[in-house]
Amino acid sequence: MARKAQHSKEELRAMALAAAREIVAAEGAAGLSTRKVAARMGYAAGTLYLVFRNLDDLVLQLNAATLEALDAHLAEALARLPAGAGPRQRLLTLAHAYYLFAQEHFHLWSLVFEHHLPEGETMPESLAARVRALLGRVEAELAHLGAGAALAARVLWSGVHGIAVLALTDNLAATGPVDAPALVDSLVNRYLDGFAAARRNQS
Amino acid sequence: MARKAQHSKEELRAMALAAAREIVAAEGAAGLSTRKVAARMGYAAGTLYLVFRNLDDLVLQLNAATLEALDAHLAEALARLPAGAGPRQRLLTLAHAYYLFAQEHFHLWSLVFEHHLPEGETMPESLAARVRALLGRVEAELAHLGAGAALAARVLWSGVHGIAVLALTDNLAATGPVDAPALVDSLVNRYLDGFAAARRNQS
DNA sequence: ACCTGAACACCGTTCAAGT
DNA sequence: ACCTGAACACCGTTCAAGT
Repeated sequence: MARKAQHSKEELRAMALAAAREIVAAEGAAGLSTRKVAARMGYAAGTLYLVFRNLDDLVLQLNAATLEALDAHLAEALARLPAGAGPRQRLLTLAHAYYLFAQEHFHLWSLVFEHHLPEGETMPESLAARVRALLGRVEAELAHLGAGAALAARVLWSGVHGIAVLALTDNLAATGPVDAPALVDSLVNRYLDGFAAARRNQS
Repeated sequence: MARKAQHSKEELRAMALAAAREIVAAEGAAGLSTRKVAARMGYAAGTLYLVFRNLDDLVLQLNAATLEALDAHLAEALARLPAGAGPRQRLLTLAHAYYLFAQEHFHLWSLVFEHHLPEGETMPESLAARVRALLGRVEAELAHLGAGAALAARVLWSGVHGIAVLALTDNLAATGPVDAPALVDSLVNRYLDGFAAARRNQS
């Protein structure tokens, strides 16, 4: 027994990530297993360990791919905007696109934030770079705030993320249905208003 | 074999929840198993199924207890405030207390939001009531906003939750360390400023 | 009535052995 | 060199059998 399909390591890696993505999208993180990924590839489970350190490593690489897809989704949303759109409209577009991606790819998106690194371990650079790219996208739209841009970008991104988490896990629907896009609008608009007012008061 | 400790069902339930809480606090959700919970109680794993429908049911009850502890934590923080404290100071206190609880009890708090219900299933009333209580706490401090209170409460709670999620899972530290309490302050203060400004413009 | 322990169908991971 | 399949130490859940 051996030699069956003869794929390169890079091909095996891509096949495994594609299989894992399909499983998570369909069944959620709980449905993911090395045995299922291997079966879907037509290989034995042990083969995965030629390409990944372990299942955690595979998940980390899947998460990097998910963030890459999210970044592309955000870029497309911005590209659809008229050229003259101001920072506020661009930020609202980013925020709504983020929520839409989270809703559309709920299980894959959840896995990014629910996969806890082992105590003390640090995020692999491949993933950290993806996070930086997303944060940079938001920060770029806040350049007019000057020194406050870094802070504001983190607050707004966190805020939209929190709305997505709580709305999509039914933790806001305690008293009737929730209009998540309305929450996103309120957050972005009021926060920007407040930032502008605070800066006016300073000068 | 049988009859060993002779605990009532209610005692078994409490023992199991206490054991599960210790395991999750120490090892995270990934370390939780029916076999470990049972061993810590001095019972066979099968006994758990006399008291819980399954592991999911146990987790749901643990999560309700966690939200109860969170609610008590918030109440204590408010109680330490001087009697004359205004809504803004009370909201800031709630927000910081929320973040502190999330940090202190990271694994238990994570489990509340990372435990996804099976497709289509609805949250048990015991848990839904706890979520309503927390949201009600925030909403009460926003009564001065009138009709906007429900919306503002959801935005602020989501926002603080998002900051906690991203900060505590290292998803904001992409470019250096993050001062989460400063993000919380900025969110609450700027959002409230913005809300006030928007209301001024209406009238 | 209460609880057990074995059984079943799953896991992640390793590694000698086969081609 | 590449890949397998068996092995090991785990899972959640059920249920006949023992006290």
